[in-house]
Amino acid sequence: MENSKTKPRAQLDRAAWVLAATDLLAREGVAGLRVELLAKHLKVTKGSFYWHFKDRRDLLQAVLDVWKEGRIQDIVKQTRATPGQELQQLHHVIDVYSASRSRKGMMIELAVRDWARRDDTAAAVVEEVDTWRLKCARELFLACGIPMAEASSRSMLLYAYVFGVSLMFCERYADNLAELKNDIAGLIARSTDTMPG
Amino acid sequence: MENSKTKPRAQLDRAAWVLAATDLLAREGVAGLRVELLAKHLKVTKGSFYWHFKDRRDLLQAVLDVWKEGRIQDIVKQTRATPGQELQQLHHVIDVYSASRSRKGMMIELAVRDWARRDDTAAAVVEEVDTWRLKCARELFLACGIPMAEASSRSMLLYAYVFGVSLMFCERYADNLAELKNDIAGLIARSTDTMPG
DNA sequence: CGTGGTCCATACGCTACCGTACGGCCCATA
DNA sequence: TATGGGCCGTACGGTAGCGTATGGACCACG
Repeated sequence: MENSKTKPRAQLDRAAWVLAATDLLAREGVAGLRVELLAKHLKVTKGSFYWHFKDRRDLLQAVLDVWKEGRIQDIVKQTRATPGQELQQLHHVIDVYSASRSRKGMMIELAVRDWARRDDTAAAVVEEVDTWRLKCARELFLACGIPMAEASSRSMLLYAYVFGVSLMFCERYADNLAELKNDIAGLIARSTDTMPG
Repeated sequence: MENSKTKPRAQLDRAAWVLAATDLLAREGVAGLRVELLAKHLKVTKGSFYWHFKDRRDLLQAVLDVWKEGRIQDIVKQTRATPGQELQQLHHVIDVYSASRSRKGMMIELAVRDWARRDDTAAAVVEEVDTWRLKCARELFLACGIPMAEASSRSMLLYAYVFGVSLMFCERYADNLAELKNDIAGLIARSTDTMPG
């Protein structure tokens, strides 16, 4: 029988380690992403870890690579050109990052960015991801009829906002948080949907 | 002779420790703010540290308190009502936080905010500081004739932007970064200075 | 049945860090 | 000069983490 699904000894591979590591990274940050702690969390010892990875740096690099690919694929998928829907796509991008639509994803995002402040390798990855996202957002703004310079400015504002707002504890500042965030989204994408005056 | 200035044995007090600790916090983050490392940086041993502080938590709390008071005093000073200058004050606030006008201050800010993501005490401090800053910015917008709801939205957008942009590596995205940031500032404070259409 | 390869456990040395105990130096004051 | 307190150095035990060495369990395959 091909019981290759029931209990193939439940062995861990690199992907499983990276997955768990990313989870731990989101909760504890890079400094808290320690080998033995991660192993304990996976119900194994570090003997397993050092079989799959050369050292801790090897794991961190793998986490970084997987994160990078995932983020790039995500943004190109979310902003794939669907003529006439560009404005809704912009609001969708803002909504996806904002709020707790993907709390875990944002925790990872913030952990990686904090990591990147003191690690050049992480910084390069963040820069590459940002480049893709800014490019995709800019094209959406352009499709909405916004001129080039302003499209760049708004794209930067958009991402700076979604990351910055996740650093604040805005759950306690407004009773109607959803409405406030919707207003902000309107400010960022304004004059594409609402005509002033 | 009262040579109380030349070399009063150069003894350290709590304030000196907190100052150096804040500096280390900016460079290494909370996790990197370690007692023995800090002592070595101050050319003393931890024997001195444990004289001035009960333990590491005591130091961290002191760092937090000093930072909180400083930020609150700063924001009230920068936004003190000067009728007719509110718009310029808003741009000034954006400019002060943005860019490398105060790189070290922003490094501290980001370190504290990352710290606050996993520590309730730090989170409470950040929340209190944010409350002051949002309140001050909102009043400036109100003085510019912006209605209440939008003043709140813009204030939130303003601070989310300045923190978020410092998480990005925007030095490499635009050749004319100053102009881009100026455009963004215009987007945030728009219709108070430029009339659409 | 033996053998080699895959995956993991155990044990070890090393370093960094925390907090404490204790002793010593310097200075003021009686 | 003695003495006590403020400030710091030294030494210690304890924990946590990294990376290595080594052995063992398990499976595939000859």
